[in-house]
Amino acid sequence: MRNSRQKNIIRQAVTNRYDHPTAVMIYETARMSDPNISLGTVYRNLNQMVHRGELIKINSPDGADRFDWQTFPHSHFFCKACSSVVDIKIAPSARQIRSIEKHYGCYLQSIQLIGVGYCQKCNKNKEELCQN
Amino acid sequence: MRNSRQKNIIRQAVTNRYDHPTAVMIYETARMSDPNISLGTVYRNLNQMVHRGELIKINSPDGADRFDWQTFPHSHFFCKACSSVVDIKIAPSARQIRSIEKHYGCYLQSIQLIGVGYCQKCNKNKEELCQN
DNA sequence: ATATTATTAGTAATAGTTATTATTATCAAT
DNA sequence: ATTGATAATAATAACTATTACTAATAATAT
Repeated sequence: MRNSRQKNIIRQAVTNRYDHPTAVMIYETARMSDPNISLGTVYRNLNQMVHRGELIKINSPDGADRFDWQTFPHSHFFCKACSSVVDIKIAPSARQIRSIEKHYGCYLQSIQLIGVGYCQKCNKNKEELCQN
Repeated sequence: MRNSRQKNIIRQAVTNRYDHPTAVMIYETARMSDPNISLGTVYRNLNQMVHRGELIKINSPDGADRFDWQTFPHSHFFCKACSSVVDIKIAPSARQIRSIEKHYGCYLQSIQLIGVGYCQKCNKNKEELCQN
């Protein structure tokens, strides 16, 4: 693994934010530091960071994957109205995980809770904001 | 909502199987009854059924969404080696859900546990089957 | 300094899904 | 049974997210 200017820019762009950005969002941010940076480079580095355990990739119900530098076990909530992703500070316990592994004979690499609905803000203004 | 030949074929193709098929898998099955059925029709009807609560759409970590006619609350496990999806018969309790809603001020439409790892079969033959 | 080789930009290609459009099929009311 | 209104369809194009390819560039060990 080599250090490159682009890699550092991407790492900076994804860290220090709590909005669970998509690859494109990180690309937009990175372009402010380097207008010639390539989207492919962003994807490549993000996936490399995921592979190395620096980031978590969150599979979103609406389109693009999200990236999260907070790697400790926690869960996520997706708002159907504003597409925001918020952290939920609960996670299955080690005992629960071991119980599932034992019962199903599988090896559980990761496990997380995924919630879908309306966030605090959108829930409040639900009638005017969306039809469902 | 009208009844169509195609709609019935698609409903048949997705019900009575436990392997959480993708839209394309359902398309292949449906084509055995009607070789002229369109993939768009499959997508349209599956989404309609999801909207009406007949099906659940499961967002898979590897590519295509999966569909599940078992609508009662349960969770899913994805095998990284063979891409199989197996049901995990646990789900967050109503009390847990209400606690999250209260704490975050959100409305939780659905919540599920997503596990990723190696299923019983692949875990056993892990060394010969896959590189990670 | 130079050689090695990971990394990059740019672009093409792929996968999954949705939108469009002209045509066909369903169903309720005659 | 026939009609009329319109939901649903097949076929295809379009779109979005992501990966693959390739020649050029740049980081690191020696």
